[in-house]
Amino acid sequence: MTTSSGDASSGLGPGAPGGPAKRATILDVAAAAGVSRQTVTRAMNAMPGIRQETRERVQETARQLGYTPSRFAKGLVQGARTSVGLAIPDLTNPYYPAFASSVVELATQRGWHVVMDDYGHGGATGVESVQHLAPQVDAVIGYLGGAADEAQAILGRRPLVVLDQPAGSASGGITFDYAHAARTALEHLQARGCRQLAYIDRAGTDHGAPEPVHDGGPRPGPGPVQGVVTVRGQAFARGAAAAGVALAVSVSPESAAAARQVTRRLLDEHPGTDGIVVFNDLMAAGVLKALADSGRAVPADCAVIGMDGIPLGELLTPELTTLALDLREVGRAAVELLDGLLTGSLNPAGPGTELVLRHQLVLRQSA
Amino acid sequence: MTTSSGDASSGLGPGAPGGPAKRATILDVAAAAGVSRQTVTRAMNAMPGIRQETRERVQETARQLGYTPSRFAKGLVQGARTSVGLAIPDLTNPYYPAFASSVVELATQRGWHVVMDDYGHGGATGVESVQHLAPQVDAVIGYLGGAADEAQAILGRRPLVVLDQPAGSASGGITFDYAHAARTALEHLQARGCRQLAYIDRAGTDHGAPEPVHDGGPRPGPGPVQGVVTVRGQAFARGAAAAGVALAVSVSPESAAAARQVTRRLLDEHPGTDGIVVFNDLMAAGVLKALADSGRAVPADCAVIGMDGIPLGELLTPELTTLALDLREVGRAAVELLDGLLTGSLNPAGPGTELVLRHQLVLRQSA
DNA sequence: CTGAAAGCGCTAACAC
DNA sequence: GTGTTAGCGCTTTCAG
Repeated sequence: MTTSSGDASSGLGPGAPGGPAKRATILDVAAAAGVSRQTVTRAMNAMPGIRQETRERVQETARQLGYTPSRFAKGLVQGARTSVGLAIPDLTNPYYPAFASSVVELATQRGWHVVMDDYGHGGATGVESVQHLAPQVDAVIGYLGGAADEAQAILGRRPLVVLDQPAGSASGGITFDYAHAARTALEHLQARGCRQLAYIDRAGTDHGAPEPVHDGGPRPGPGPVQGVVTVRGQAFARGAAAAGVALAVSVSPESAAAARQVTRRLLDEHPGTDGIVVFNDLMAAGVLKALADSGRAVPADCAVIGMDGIPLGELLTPELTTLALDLREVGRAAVELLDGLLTGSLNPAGPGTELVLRHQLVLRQSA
Repeated sequence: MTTSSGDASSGLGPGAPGGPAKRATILDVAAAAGVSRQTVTRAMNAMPGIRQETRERVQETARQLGYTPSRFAKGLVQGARTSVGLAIPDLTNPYYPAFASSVVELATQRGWHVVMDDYGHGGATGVESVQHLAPQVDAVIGYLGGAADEAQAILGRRPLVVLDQPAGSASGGITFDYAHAARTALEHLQARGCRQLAYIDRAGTDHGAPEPVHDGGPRPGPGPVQGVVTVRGQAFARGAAAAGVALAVSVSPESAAAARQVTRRLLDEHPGTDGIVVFNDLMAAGVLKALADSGRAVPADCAVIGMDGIPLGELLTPELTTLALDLREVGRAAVELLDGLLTGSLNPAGPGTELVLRHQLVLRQSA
């Protein structure tokens, strides 16, 4: 009666334990309840035109059979809800969940589903993440760290909104005005009277494989490194040059513990350092620790400015002065951009699809 | 606030800019390339039995048309990848992303997709989250905060793994041995010589609607409160009673800032408090702040023990002693449980589907 | 190597 | 009220 099945597992009753029973279809329910499949549909979807009694009987039958409508069949015939992929390098870095939270909230408001891929842990890249997401989603928002073109190619006509990297051929992009951020931080530090400034950058190219930097250079460790790779790092290097101030640049893996170590070495080599800007707040937490380790008072002996503006900063001691992004705003910008792309009010890579957001200096205790 | 485009975008042709073109189907590509739809399938999926030249021509045509295979049609015919829903109350609380990160990683390893729902922000409940997720997933893992039965009913035969709550009729569940945690913490504090202990609980029932505890009451704040609502709170109350020690219980909304305030009041009313256990690490951060505000040294004047073991604890000053859960382990447990349920090696609500995990006291500086 | 059939499970139209 | 007829877009047979 049902589909011809040669498999051994198919002859089992629906309640048979020991294996995930082959999913019941709408026809199974219809047969069991002695009605047509259409009636089952009406009963399951609370549609009108069906007697209450029939409805309940069908629902009961469905429950017993463990019937669940196939989301594929349903989607196929109804043109289902849009689902957007969210590619995130590392949920473990508080910056990203703060952003993701905002995206999920706003997407949910629009009735979208969010398929999350935290691709960093397996050592995957942004492109691989998009590849993984692609068959399942109608659009992607992501911190891909380069390769926007390749990602857009995978997605075809489906919108892609990339963050913190050049949009390239992506449908839309959100970047941050690091030149402005650098200027703001550097000026503030100078106004405070800081004279020996340092910047701690993140190792590895932006979100790419976190390969350590140097190309065979003799000095992999701290100290003024030429090979600043991140966009942020470059902005700070340029900003310092423009302002005519020296800036000792160190490079550290993206974690508080690593930043703490790197800062220790930095302080050994440049004991007079009295102002440090850090790649992000998480690493700044490590910097604060290192400063405390060395017996320095913050900000009296050395001021510290982080970047991101995550809630963590307020919990540190001293509380962290930081170049803050309103992460909920960033999420909103990304979702609204995508919304425009999806509804057609915005053209892919057209005007209005590249937003530039600015950091705001939030003064707390550390600088 | 930008998206109020009038509905002027509907009648446009497929190539017309300004509207999301009606999606090209496989037949469009076949027609345009002058082949049959089967050949298109072969070209798109890198299947054998097609000439290289034909393949490239078809792929090019597809690219031009912006053709993307419908994931529904594909899923319908192929029985696509399993996708699991992840219901999370609040990504903003560092506990959850740490857990989510682990789940996403392990799910991805298995080729699963993860649909994330961060349901807390909209003021939704766990059940609503499951309702939202249900049409899109084959299983759910979640911190639902009660109503496991209702959620399981929505899911039908699809597996549901609930965390930190009684499994009820859910397919599987992971709970934590709070009695053990309470005993451990209380013993440690007593061994340190703490005599006036306090516990700060989270306001509201477990993950239910985070109803604020009473606004107009004369004494919303600290003081020994009878109405301990959370499972953790009860465990601590019982543990203290069993050990014959007094425990001042306060209740605070789940944030560092709120905990800071509540702690201030607690210290006003019980100035001799010399040991505090806190509902979670995030709130413990606020407690630490309050203690510093009051000029107390930690742990000399008052010891503090948090709960969760999130990385944040190490960044605080002093570093937080905590009842730690290995969040990656919790994630692994949840995913493996689900895997067993999905493959049929485990029976829903059968033996082995209810795990109890224990906290481990991680001694750092605060106690 | 390529094409023509036959469904996958469901719901939107229409009959009855 | 309920059943019947068509497809949704795709991949699997199976023929040419």
